[in-house]
Amino acid sequence: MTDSILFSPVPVGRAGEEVALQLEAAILSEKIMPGESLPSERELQVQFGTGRGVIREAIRALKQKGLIEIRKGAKGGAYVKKIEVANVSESLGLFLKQNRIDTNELAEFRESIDRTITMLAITRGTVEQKLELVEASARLKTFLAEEEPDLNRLGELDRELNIMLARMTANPIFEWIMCAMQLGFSSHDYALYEDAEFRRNTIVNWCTTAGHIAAGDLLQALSSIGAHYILLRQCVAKRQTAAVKDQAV
Amino acid sequence: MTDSILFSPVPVGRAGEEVALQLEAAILSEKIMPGESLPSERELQVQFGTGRGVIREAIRALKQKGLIEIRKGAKGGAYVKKIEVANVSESLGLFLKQNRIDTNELAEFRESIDRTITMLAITRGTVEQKLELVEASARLKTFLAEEEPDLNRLGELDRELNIMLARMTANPIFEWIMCAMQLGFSSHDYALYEDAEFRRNTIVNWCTTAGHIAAGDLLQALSSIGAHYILLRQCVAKRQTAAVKDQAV
DNA sequence: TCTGTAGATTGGTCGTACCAATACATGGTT
DNA sequence: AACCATGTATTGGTACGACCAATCTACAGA
Repeated sequence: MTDSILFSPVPVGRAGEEVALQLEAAILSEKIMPGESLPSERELQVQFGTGRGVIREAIRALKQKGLIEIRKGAKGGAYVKKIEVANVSESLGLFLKQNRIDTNELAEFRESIDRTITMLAITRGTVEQKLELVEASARLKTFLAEEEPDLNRLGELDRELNIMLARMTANPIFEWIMCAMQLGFSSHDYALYEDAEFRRNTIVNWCTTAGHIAAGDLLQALSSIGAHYILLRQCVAKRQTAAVKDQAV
Repeated sequence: MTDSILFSPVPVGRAGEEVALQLEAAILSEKIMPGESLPSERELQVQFGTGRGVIREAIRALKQKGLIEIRKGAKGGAYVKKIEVANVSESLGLFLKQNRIDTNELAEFRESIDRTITMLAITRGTVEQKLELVEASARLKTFLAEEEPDLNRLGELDRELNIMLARMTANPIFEWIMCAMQLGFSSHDYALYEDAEFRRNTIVNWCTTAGHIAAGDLLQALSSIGAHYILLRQCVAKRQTAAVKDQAV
């Protein structure tokens, strides 16, 4: 980082915003590559011709965006890092939480994605991946016997299955989208699994789905996917009527 | 906001993080509803038993997340607001931008989404929306005659069309996914539009697509969508070979 | 009644000082 | 010569105090 005139001084008013924008631009345009670090706060302070507080707030914003990682001590500073899925997931999660997305709308979206993923997974998934999918779904069956299973653990496995399937598309975008959705909406899924019947049917359905995918049977796999979302919608409807009844009492 | 013991003082170390977490928790748990405002910085400073800089940085982080909006002056402060799509779109856009998605992978994803959106749009879009879609696509035609059209403007219209279509699904998730993709990849699209032939074919294809959607002709609409992505892939391939040739020279 | 001005409130900025963590060099010990 | 300990410089984290700028409110005057 030997930049003499990389950043231009900022006048007044929304200085913090300006600084953040300039730093972000420098990062995104790869003037500063991942792994490198921005100048120290005290140096930026003079480069921008502003107070240190302004710099700190800008840095904070970038950190929040997931663009940088901050280390203390000598050779510390703001290191540019690659954005992780977790960032977009958190953002998505907050959005979904505040906007109380209707479960049916979410199901609709997931179903459409799942169908595409299934098609691609059958076409492109390797034999090893398909085998792993079957094994992972088989592990779900251990939850069938238990009276009061660990729902967190179950949700975890379910999430892994979804992501595993998405990875088989050999297109990272599907994997990211799936990760984001899973992370952003895990709480909902857990709640559904409280229903023993839904739990049982879904687990069984996962296994048949995995089998069809491994066998390369596209049509039957899609049918299974459809069946999953029928189950899901039924369960949601059941819970909603139950909730209404609770409210009435 | 008459909270005497809402927030607890923080000791030392990562005070800023702690403050941000507590404030965020208060917002998400709806102790402070959208429209209300947090206490002033100076008051928070007292409640948390910390310096004002810490408060400001925490506030900044929340603002970045899109949880609050800041107003100056008397009766100013940090007002809780509903998170907008733009926030999650920006987050996803940054992520996509940094991960240099392969254009073909992106096209694959977009095509799958577009097909679903088209189906839903035909089923659920109102007559007015369909009419608007046709009109908007017709406006694209003005770019056909021009020798050196304003590519930014063209990209803008294209983006609007895509989002308009997504909105017709009556499912907000499709809308914000589309927004995010548009934001994250506008630069890509613009570059493609530099090719006059691609520009012409795409514009014409948009119009026929809109027509089929308005007419409720699902199969033909899907064919048009497919045609769009054939054009896109051809153009990408052409540019790539051209780039290779440039490199050789 | 209307208007404009003064004051109060609140975010935005600056500057300094100090603390805490970390990396690195220096020097002493084995 | 190799190794360990201690000191020192660098850098983020916090605090305090002051002032500016924008905004709202209320009061006084026309």
